[in-house]
Amino acid sequence: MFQEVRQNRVFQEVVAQVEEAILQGRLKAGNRLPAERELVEIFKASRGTLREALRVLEQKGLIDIKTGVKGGAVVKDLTTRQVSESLALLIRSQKASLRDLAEFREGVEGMVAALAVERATKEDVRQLKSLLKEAKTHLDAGTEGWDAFIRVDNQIHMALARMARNPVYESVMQTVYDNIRRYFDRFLPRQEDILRENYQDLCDVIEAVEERQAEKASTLVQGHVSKFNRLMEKRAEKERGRPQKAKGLQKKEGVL
Amino acid sequence: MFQEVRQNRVFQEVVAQVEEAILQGRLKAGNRLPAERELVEIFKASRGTLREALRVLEQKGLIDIKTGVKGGAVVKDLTTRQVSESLALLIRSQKASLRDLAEFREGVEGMVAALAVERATKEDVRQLKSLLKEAKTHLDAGTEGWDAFIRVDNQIHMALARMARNPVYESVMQTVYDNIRRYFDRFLPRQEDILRENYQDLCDVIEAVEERQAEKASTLVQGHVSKFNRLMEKRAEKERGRPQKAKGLQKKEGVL
DNA sequence: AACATTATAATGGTTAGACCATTCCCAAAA
DNA sequence: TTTTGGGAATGGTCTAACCATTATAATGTT
Repeated sequence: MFQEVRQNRVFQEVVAQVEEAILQGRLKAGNRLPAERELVEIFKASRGTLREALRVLEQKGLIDIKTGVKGGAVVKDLTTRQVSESLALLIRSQKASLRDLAEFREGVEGMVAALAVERATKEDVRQLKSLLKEAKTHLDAGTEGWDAFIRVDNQIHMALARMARNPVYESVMQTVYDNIRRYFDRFLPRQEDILRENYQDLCDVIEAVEERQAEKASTLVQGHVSKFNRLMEKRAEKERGRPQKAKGLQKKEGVL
Repeated sequence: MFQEVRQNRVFQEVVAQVEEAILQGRLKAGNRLPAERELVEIFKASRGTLREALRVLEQKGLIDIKTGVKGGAVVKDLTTRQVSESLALLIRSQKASLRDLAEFREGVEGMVAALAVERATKEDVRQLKSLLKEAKTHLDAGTEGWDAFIRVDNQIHMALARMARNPVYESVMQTVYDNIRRYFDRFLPRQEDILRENYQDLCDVIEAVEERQAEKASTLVQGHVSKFNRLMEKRAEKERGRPQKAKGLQKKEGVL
């Protein structure tokens, strides 16, 4: 229900501000950050703390640091960065949209389903059915169970990824899910008719897995994901048409 | 040809040693690292430097840090980690093999090819042909041009990814390539007959793109990648049969 | 004048020691 | 038995200094 609140350490605040400036484009690729000793005065933090923040930004692939005069921290270009370190950066910098992520997910899940059909054991199928049963329970529990249903729905998708017996697919899918939940959670459809349709889709998919019909499972999953994506996009569009209130005013004192 | 050498900073050495211990399994999930003030004595580095190292490890998702007595840095479980932060971790911890990575690549490139066919402009096709021409030049230059040919080959694959017009696919493919080059470069086939066959494959693929045959392009690319993967695996197997000399003896003084 | 060498200053990298903030645990008090 | 309050271990932050690297300017050499 709620997100854990983590006590913000000073260096995290610094990281957040610089990151925000970069993602908003106030700091562009090639721009140099002020020298450490200047940042100390700007942020009113000690040099050690500042340096911890710079380490994090460096590790995130947002800046490069060089020594010597004319050295310092320069903002890296997104294409230069180890982007896939986290899809989150792509999304937050708006270089990847919900549509992009959804298209990718559709493709990956299709392949995962085909592999899962080939490699799932009987025990795996039993597990899938058990999850399906759990989903049904939540579904019949009414409004209260919807979020639980969505969780189990995700678990089923991830279970299929495990059954593909390829950790690369598994971790890629996990990342995609994390990012969808993180950035697009508010677009998740929460209506009984839609959830019931979702459930029926899952039943069909698992049946195809049990019958070892790779092609069919793949197609079904793609359809399922695709339908889901269209719904989310529709909601996203609605929000764009009626945008939320701005969260705060832009600072007027330069990028930092 | 060569890797850029970066002057090792002290905190990087600390990061490297702890990371190595974790990836080798000498430090397991749940294990607690010594307190900062103890690490200072172990590594003979200042606390500030140590803390920079801990920041990096934290950002990499390798450790969690808590305050208070019984707090400290705890090694996280791989499944808990934001694994896809970098496939490198998966590979280095041997939770993903060359085969896994190759299988994933095959699937992704197949989808990329299909999308590229749908979305490539005439200018894109021109660019592909230009790259093809460059590849041919390097190929005809003899042994010296082989590495250059392999580079252009990669460029063609990445160009297709760009033409798919989806930054998620693009960055995922970039990551896959980075990791193949980083960990499996020595298995890349470097023989004239193989490279020429590669070249012919690429010609066929680009022809399919020009003719807007998505299905055909997809199949061709998958075949191309698959063939390539089989070659690499054969080489990897040969190495396993005749393993390299051990690089050094295990330290005897505990995990750190 | 052209080139090589050296000094200077700006920048990140490292160290040392102190104090603050959080948390667990146990002993004393109710 | 429960509550309360300290003590100690641990991470978080700060200050102030010095070291290492590098671009540029000043100086010397041919």
